[in-house]
Amino acid sequence: MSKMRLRFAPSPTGALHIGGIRTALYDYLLAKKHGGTFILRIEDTDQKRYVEGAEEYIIDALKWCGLEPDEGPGIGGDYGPYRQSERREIYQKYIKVLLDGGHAYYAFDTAEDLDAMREKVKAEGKHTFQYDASTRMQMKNSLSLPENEVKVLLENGAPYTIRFKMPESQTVTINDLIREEVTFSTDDLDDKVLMKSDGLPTYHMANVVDDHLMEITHVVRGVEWLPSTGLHVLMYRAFGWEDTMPRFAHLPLIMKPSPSSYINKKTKEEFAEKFSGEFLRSHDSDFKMDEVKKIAQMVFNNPKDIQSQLKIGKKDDEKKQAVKGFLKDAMYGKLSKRDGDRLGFPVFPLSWEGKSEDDSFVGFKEMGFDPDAVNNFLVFLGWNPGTEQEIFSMDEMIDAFSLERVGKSGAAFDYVKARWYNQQYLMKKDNSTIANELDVLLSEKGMGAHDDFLQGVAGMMKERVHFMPEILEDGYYFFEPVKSYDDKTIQKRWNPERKDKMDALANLIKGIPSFDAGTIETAIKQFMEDNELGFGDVFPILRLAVSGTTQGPSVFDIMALLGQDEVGQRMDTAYQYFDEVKEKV
RNA sequence: GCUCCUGUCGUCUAAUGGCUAGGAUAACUGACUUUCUAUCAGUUGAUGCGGGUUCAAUUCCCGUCAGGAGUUCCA
Repeated sequence: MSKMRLRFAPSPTGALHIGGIRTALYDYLLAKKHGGTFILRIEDTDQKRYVEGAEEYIIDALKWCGLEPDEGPGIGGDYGPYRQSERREIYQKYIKVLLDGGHAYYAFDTAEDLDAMREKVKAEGKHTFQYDASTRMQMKNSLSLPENEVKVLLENGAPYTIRFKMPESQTVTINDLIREEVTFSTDDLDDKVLMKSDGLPTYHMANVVDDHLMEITHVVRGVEWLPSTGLHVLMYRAFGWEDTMPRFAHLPLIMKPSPSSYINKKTKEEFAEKFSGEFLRSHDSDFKMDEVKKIAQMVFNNPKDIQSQLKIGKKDDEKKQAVKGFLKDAMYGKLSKRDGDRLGFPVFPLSWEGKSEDDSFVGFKEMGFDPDAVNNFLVFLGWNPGTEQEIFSMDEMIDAFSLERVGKSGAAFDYVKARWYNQQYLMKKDNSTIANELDVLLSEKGMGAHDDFLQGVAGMMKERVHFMPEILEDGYYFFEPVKSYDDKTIQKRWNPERKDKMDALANLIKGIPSFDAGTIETAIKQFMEDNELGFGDVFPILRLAVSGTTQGPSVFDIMALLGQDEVGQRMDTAYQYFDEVKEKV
């Protein structure tokens, strides 16, 4: 078999969704595993949806994930150009092949004509209008119109599209690498537009031509393409390319998190509020917050039974139906860019600044995710190695990956698991590596610290957080004075009657000759024994004095790292504050 | 509506015509910790439903239900 060639072919219509990254990852893994080529192709045939900066975003995102293409725009390769908008002439040339072979025809129906036709058919109570063998002769095209009329239309520059002439009563069987045999009847397929009136091809045309010309051996894409694969196969056949047609592999979709994973007794109010607000923003009719919220509350009332609550009942009025329909769309189905905002997790690899706030998103990178962790998380969304190994380096993934082990059913995006992966990668990192990254984050805030100190912080904090930036948030007290103390604990633990003893303890700490964690611990424990103080009397106070919170790493480690002078100062400041708090009551 | 795809713990999934359906995550409990984490140990929890084939079905077949995707001069 010739060298494996796989392409990742996104559309530059905005930020690249995490599902796209997974597809790219699978393409990359497969290519690398078999010594093949990973190609990036930009499918920018829809100028209406083209978004400035999206192509750069795609390239940057792939780069961040470590999925760098071997061929692509700006990279080069022998099969360029890799931007479909730059391949116009190629498609023009190949559409002629189909036209000449009688596999395609000119259609002069305007978009308005088609809309009207759809309306009409719908009004007649039939389902959807389909442009196919049963209807094409009633439409305005080169099959239904007399030859001379077609000629005149073309000469006069009448706008036209070119449609595929779907054959009648054939079955098309595709052999999907993931789904095995899938069969379609051409009677269910329609005459798809191949060339638009602007002279640019639709996805189907560009895709088949480019995959053939670029000698793509394997097409890995989402299942949303499965229904049109029948058409694609017929096109390869019409072109006479069937013997070099790529193998297809249709990936399961990444789905929204299951509502049961985030709606519970505690959160149902919050989500009722949130979803209602969103509903109102997208429906500028006469809905009132109260009534919308009431419906949402009713639906969320039994978190285990949301799905059946969302079914439209016969008694439901129009408003109720609208709200239920909205909720269903918002809570079920494939993962969408909106879900990130709704549920508080990233859906894009990198942050994206769109024209509006609605079109701006925080990325995995900016949330503090490690790209290796993201890849590891993503590879498991739809694939598994069949072993019990959970953590995979890129090389291990390349080695272990195979399409045979890709599942068929959609996988729900699980943010909790994504966090777990990130923590695993964080804990695995060297303290010195983390220190370097912390240093960067600190300097962004105009702060800094010595490497040894940062390594110490890294060692103490890395297993207590899920993301690198959290080290600086949760452990801010390593870098600046305590900002706030946990007053509740002060109330409970600060006993003014024991003031002398606590002063003595502070003095003891200030006077410890060798200020390392072990010595500090021994000294304090000795002091507690001598003064008949329990753990509960001393440790919470020390923690509070040093860090303001009762949570965190060993208090002795914190002290040793901060140093004797700093700890002494913090104790003085804290004691003073503790007294004030106590007096207030 | 029509076409296609898919149904295993809450979630991601493994496995098999036959031992107690395995792992991970989450939840809960315990141990270790002054605390939070991490770690270790443990607990709870699944084959959508109905029928058929079979000595035996989660696995094969049929039906049904549910979910998803497609049905654009979008990709």
